[in-house]
Amino acid sequence: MPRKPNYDRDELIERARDLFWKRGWAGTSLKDLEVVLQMKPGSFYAAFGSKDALFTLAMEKYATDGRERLKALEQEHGPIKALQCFPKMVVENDAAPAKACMLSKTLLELHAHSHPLAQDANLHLLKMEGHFAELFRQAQSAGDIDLSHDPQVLARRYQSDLLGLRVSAEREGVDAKAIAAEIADGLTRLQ
Amino acid sequence: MPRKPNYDRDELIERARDLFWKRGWAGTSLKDLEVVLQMKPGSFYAAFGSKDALFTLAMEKYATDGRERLKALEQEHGPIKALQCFPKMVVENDAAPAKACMLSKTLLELHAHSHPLAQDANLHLLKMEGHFAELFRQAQSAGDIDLSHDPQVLARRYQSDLLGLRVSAEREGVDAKAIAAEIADGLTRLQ
DNA sequence: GACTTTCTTGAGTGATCACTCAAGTATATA
DNA sequence: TATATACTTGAGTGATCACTCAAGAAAGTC
Repeated sequence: MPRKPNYDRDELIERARDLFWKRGWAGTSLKDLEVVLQMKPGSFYAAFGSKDALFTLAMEKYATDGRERLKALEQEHGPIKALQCFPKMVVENDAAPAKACMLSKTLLELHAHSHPLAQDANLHLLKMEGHFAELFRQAQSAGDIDLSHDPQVLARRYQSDLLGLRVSAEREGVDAKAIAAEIADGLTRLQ
Repeated sequence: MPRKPNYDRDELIERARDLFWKRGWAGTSLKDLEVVLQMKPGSFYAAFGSKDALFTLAMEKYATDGRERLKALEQEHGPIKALQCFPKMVVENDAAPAKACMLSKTLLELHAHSHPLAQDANLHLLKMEGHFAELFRQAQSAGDIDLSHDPQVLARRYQSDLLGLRVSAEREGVDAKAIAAEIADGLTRLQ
């Protein structure tokens, strides 16, 4: 009986993610979204409820995509190589709307306002850190990293370095690829 | 003949810096500034011209303060110790409006809009990187770092790690002091 | 084709944005 | 004390913010 929407919801969320990722929360207006999503306000609010609700969906998509890219890297090259390649891959991805991490951008923008989206971002970062820790654990089992190291400590530092790298990559005149290579190289020194 | 303003301009800029640092550019409204600076719009615009102009002044004060803190650290403990203490100092400064770097926050928020303030932020970061490089050079002269390393490469990496640390410090549930200690410890491994 | 149900449209909502300006007030010199 | 010169005040500017809603259009069932 009813009429179907004439859009692909997932694709809309991806387009919103790219816009939010690039411009941030306050930097993206509903007018911007209307243009990119080709939607009038009425349809937008019927479909997503609010700007924040769509941002939440966009951030979820961002986070799961990141985890999947890491997983794919691990299945192709194994844990230690995945950890070594990931920084380089992130920095060299010219198709991405921004070099910096959407989660850290959101956190930095909204943390001072105690905005729920900042907490969401932190949770996604925590989850990612957990995946890094798991890869470090696997790398230890494979004998690529000495057992004396705590995988969670390594993951915490790795994520911090990655966030720094991605801020640096957002800058003009900084050789981010070189920094990515140094991070990768540092992992070989963990025995 | 004229009447003098009843405020200390430098102190107003400091208060504005703290607010901008914490809340970001878009996150700080003129109403917020009116409250914190105790100024009505007319006085505000007579004194500073625009929100952006005040932000520029605030960012300059932020940058020079950072450089002075680094210099003070160097004069008290010497170059290598200064580089080792700086991350810890930044992370442990509970009086600061935010843990994250105001320059990186500004860059991430405004880079996509090609806002002049994003370029300003990048220039300040470049200048700071130069100071780091100088300290690395001095540490080499003092024999604390092997001469095989390029000071500018070390500075680039150091700043990237520092930016990552400060993003991490902004998060809940992350032991930033531990990361700061690891960064400091890493410098001892440069011979 | 009639009817039901949902989607789409786009003008319009009050709130807030950065910013202006005319009027009033305080302080210096003459 | 009179006057000139700023500084301060705060209501008001148009623009834009996220969001609403009534009306019309499309797609499914009968």
